[in-house]
Amino acid sequence: MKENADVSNNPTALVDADAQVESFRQTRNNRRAELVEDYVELIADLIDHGGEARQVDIAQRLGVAQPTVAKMLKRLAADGLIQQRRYRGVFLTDEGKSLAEKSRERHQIVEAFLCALGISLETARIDSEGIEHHVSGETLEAFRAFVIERNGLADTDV
Amino acid sequence: MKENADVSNNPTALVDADAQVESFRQTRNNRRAELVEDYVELIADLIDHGGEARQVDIAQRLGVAQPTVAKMLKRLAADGLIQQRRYRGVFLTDEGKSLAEKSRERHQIVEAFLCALGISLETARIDSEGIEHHVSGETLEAFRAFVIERNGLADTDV
DNA sequence: CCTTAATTATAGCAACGGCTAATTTCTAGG
DNA sequence: CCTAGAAATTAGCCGTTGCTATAATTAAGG
Repeated sequence: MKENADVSNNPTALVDADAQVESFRQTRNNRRAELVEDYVELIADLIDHGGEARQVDIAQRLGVAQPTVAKMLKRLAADGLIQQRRYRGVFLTDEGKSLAEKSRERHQIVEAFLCALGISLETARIDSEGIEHHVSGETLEAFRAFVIERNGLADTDV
Repeated sequence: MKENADVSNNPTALVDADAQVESFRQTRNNRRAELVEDYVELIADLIDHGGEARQVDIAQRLGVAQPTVAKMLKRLAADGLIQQRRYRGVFLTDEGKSLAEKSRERHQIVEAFLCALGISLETARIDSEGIEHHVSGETLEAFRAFVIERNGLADTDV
């Protein structure tokens, strides 16, 4: 209690230190989970639309090199999110499917929300890719409600 | 042109590959800039409110160890954003101040926006910490407009 | 069946962002 | 002045996420 002693009467005082630490910690943790979610979401999309998710496809979609994907897939397999068969495409486990579905839904809500706010589709796509991983449950619900209110739940059935 | 050949008549087709790559690239780039922005923003806050930004203060606020801060400050100094004097606090260069101001404004808009949307202050603080770095100029303007419309620009003069 | 092209696997490198432990330097109190 | 404690520095470690280059494997066509 040193720099926060006179917070109450200082409107421009620093935010509470403990709360700020918690925000930063949370954000750091989110960052670690981001890539995993991007991968499973993408894998789910590829499987749904193409029937298979090969390393080269994933790499091409993400814009990274194939060995980078190979390394990450090992981690996802170790985490029990995907199944790998040597020299074959990858498949999602039940856990992986669950995570992919959750990520996809969240991603769609964020994107629909940005669009409902009047943002161009292109920008909404880019921004939602970055924002989706940092949206809490509370905020996500607010986004969803806003979209439904604006669109009368016609456009997006999220 | 293999998996996108029949996009036009398939409403659930994958998004354009090139566009998706660009989103992921952008997000990766943003991620790299995040920490830098967090640091300069925090340093600016500390200087404005306490007069100095010591490594221990920064470390305590971010919730990381002090040598971690030391390493990052070296990078910021190399990037010309701060000035370091051995065994003294750090100071922002003009460039650093400019970046800090930009980050702070963006952060405030995002937080105010979330609050205007009805989200609790605590959640808004946490989420805005993660979201702020992924908001494009277009989206930021939409956020700002929304806040002004909701609040009649009384609460937050952003 | 055999060769070739595509794909995956592996090895090894670099930058980054964490950490702990130990040292150096500064500052303040006696 | 000198010593103790606080702060900054340095050294060295680890895990993550990129990369390139190369090897191994599969699949497909002649």
